This record gives sequence, C-alpha cells and structure tokens, in this order.
Amino acid sequence: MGDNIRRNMPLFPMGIVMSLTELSARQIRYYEEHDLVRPARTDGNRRLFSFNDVDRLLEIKEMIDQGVNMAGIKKVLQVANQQEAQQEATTESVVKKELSDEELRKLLKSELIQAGRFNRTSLRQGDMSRFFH
Amino acid sequence: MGDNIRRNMPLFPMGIVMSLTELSARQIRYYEEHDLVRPARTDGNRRLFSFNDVDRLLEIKEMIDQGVNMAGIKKVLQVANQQEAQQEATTESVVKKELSDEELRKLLKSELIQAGRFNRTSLRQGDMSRFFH
DNA sequence: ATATAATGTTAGGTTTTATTACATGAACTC
DNA sequence: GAGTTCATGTAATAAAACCTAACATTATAT
Repeated sequence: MGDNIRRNMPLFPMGIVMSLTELSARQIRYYEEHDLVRPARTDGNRRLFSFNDVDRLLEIKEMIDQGVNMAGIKKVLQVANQQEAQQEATTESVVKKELSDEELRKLLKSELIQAGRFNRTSLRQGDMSRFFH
Repeated sequence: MGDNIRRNMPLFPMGIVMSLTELSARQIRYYEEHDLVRPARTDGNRRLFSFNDVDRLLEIKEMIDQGVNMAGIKKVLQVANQQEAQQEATTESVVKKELSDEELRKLLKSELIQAGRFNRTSLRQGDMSRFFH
C-alpha cells in the first residue's frame, strides 16, 4: 500500500496519453464513458490520467487489437479488479480510508517535496515497468 | 543506460509541474531562461517536462529555499552534471549516439506499447524514487 | 437489410499556456 | 539615500489543447 496511491496520482493530460497509448481522444473518452477508466479532472474540467490509467488504457488497447469488444473488456477488467481487491484484502487486512482526490494530491505533493532532497540514488520502488520497459 | 532515456521522456505540461514543484510558471520559465532546465516542446510550442526536469526543478527549489542564487545554482548543477558525465564515461565507455527528440519519443513510444502486455508484476526498474518516495 | 457498436469528424466554447512588457521588493553598490 | 540588479509578480493578448455534443461512417451482428 502507498505504492498504489503513487500510481494513482493524476499527472497526464489527454495529449500525452494519446501519444503514450496511440489511442485517439475519441477512443479514450469513449472508454471513459463505459467506465473502463476514470481519469481525474482539473479545476477547469480537463482530464488528468494517472500511471494506472495509462496502464489500463494499454491493456484495453491490447484487447481491442485482439478483437475483444467493450463487454468483454469490461468483464476482464472487472475480474482483474476483483483479484486485486481480494489479494489486498488477504495479504493485509487494512481498512481503506476514504480520501478525496484533492486531499490525495495535496498529500502526495508534500511527499514529493519532502522527497526532493538530493537523495538521487536512493532506494528504488514503485513498479513503473509498464512505462519504462 | 536506457534508464536515462526513460527519465528524459517529455511527459508533463506546465500546470502539472507547477503543482508538483510548487513553483510558479514565472519561476520555471525564468529558470529555463537561465538554462537550468531545458524542457522539450510540443508542436504547438508548449513546454513538456521530463522526470529529470521535474527532478531538477525540485533541486533548484531546494537551493532557492536555502538562499542560493541563480549563479550558485548554476555552478552546483554544472558540477553535478560533470560528475554524472564522468561516472558514465568511466563505468561504460559507450559512444553516445545523437538522437533527435522526435526520434527519441518515437522509440520510447514503441517501447511503451510493447511493454503494455499484462506483465503487471514484472521486474521493477527505473529509479522513480524522487517521485514515488 | 437494419440495428448496434466503435470510431471519425466537425463546430463552438473554455481552459491552459506562451510571449512580452511593465511593476515591485529585496539586496547591493556607490 | 539614490540607483542597480536580481528574482518574481502581474497583466494583456494570442495561440494551443481540450471539452461537450451532435452527426457521419464503417464494420458486425442479427
């Protein structure tokens, strides 16, 4: 836990996600309509995607390319989510605290600030493998 | 090597970098004027910052907060760069191939695509510690 | 042959960013 | 103390990126 939070930090605007996933804006918004992704929003209503969101879009694209349709993708992601939830529930029996997105961002912002202290080659964490190989 | 490339992928627009660093747009642009950061640009001339750029801005902010002025920061970063260069030169004697930013993005895009293949819990690489703790 | 699903395209409006110029306060210099 | 310089704020204007909504298109399934 905690790692998940970091992967959920809203960072990327539409344009970047488009080039990262090679999906059209139309597609991405369509998938959002169907609740396959739930990007955050800025105050000005612009979408902001997290690592997890991009991750998920890449999975979706993969399935699309393999001929899976919306319904199928929904099921697959549903199952995947359940598994994740179950795993978390079993490995750690922690009560999930409800945080507003705003609170979350604030929290992480300060974490980031704290982190930026010249510890350049410090311990590595956070599985960014999907993005960086 | 390769890791560096990933950290240099232009990803973040001004707004995100502002909230990530708690610096004003004016400040960030000012630091760019003074060559402390060199964000990439979109076709439409918008700045795009990489992990390394944000990283660097956090260092700059740190120094600013400690009362270091532009000149001082320049020196520090200069030295840091030299050290890095030297380390790379000694540990691996690889000829640095020149790649245009465009080529770089293309390359990484395809890497990303390739990466998005359900290997969720695969090997972790890329030191994102500055951003994720 | 129609209906549905997934995506493209276009239009009009809003938000975000870029550039440039001018303003301000703090720290120095003389 | 008056004048510089440094670092940042603020404002105006233009352009880019993004939003929603509507309609068009293409492929699939019934």
